[in-house]
Amino acid sequence: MTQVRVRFAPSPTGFLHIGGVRTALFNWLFARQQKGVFILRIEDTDQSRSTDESIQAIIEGMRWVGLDWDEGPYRQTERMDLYRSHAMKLLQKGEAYWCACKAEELDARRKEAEAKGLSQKYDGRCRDRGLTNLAGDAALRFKASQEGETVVEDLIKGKIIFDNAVQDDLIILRSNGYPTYNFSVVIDDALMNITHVVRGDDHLTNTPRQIPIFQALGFPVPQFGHLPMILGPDKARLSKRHGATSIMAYKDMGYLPDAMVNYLVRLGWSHGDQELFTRQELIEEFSLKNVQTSAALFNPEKLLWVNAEYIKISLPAQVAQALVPLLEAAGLTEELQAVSDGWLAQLVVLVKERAKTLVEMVDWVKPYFGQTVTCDDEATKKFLTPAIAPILSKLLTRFEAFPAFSKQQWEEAFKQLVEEEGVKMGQLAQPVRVALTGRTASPGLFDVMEVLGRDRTLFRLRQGIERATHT
RNA sequence: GGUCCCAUCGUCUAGCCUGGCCUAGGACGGAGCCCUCUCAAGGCUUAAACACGGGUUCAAAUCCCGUUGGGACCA
Repeated sequence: MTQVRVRFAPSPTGFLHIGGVRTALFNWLFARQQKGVFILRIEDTDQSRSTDESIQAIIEGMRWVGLDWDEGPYRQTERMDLYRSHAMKLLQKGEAYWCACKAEELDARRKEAEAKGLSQKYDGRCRDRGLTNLAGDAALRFKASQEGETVVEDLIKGKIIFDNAVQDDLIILRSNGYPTYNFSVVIDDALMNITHVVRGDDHLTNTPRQIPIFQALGFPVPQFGHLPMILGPDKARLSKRHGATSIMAYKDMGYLPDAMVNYLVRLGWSHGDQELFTRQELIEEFSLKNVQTSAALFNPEKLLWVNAEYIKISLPAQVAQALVPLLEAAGLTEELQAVSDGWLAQLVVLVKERAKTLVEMVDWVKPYFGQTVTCDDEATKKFLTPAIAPILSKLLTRFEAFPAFSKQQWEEAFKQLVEEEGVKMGQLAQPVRVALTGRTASPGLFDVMEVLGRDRTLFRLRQGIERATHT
């Protein structure tokens, strides 16, 4: 059994796209499961659109989602000699020919054919002319067989039959000497010994163009698997106008990389009714056979749910770690110096089932830094009233009597006071909540007190009483 | 225009290959109830789909043909 070798081959023409990540992920999972090799190849032959920043963005994105590669990144621009030499080999074998037709001529002839209702493919004018490229401005075309059919046993879609008679004589080297996409891909896949080409649906019709080139060069033909596309909510191909499509944008929006992977893998793949998978489970259970044949719509709401689940099930210390850069970005660098990792993790536990993203979590967590807290005006007006001030004072006195904080003791004392005063729990809890957190919504009151500690709890309570008296 | 792909709740999907267990299951989102110091989380309940038309068969979401509708590629 030969070792599985797969690749992810993005073009560096922008950031790393969500759809690209999923393609990479499926390849990666397949490789890891088969104990194969996962290769990263940068298809940068289109020099007008390729940039080094994009290559960096791809690498950064891949690292963030934890898709590590075993070989590469290879760059096609460093392999130009290979494409040219193999093109010459085809020429020598009579499998390719120089074509001197100019773009304008081709255009005109195509339009003419269209008007007559004929096929619009290349008319084969130079096919048997035996031209040389002395002027250096001819393009090299592959002589595609016009007989029989090309059969693709697609790993995902099943058997697909293409009639060779409709295949065009593809240009493989442009007149400027650059290889075309379909040609460089074949040469790379062949030379890198790729065993399984797993790529997007959009390449399906490229497959019967590529297979004959493998064959003409005497290379073994890899197996193919075509993944369904990811569409935007309007069923159009996922693009900028659907909002964020860059993988790193999701990092900035507070998504966890494992959540992204889990969401993306379920877009087009399933394993019974299971929704959440560990990486290990994915590697074990992944199968191209269970990949969907139809396109999927990207659904931000489900992604949000998956992320919320990951925030809940991840180790608090890990979530805390991922949260730190966002806290710093929110201007809490100084406050962070004063707290321990353990305390931060404790804080995460308090808010982890309230925040669906790390960005939301930053907001939840803000009130627990610093000595004082800024109070929401409306909350103050509504709950920190003169009427409640006396009861708050009594509560403060009772709390002060305790030399240390104890959740059970303080809660008991609180409830006792509520009973004595004949008020409802909420009537006292809300004012205290506003005093301690500045807001009307927070985790459980006594959890809040615990994370604040005795001194800050008492301090903020006094401040609250102050505010209540002066409203 | 040519070639190819696709079609189960609004969305992701199970089931389809190997027809009967499907009065079509799960999840997100929606609605309602419960829990409750607030907000969440959680629990329970609920609405919601086999694109359409033929055929094959005792029986079709499942097999075959067609139609329609989406999409991709080439140009």
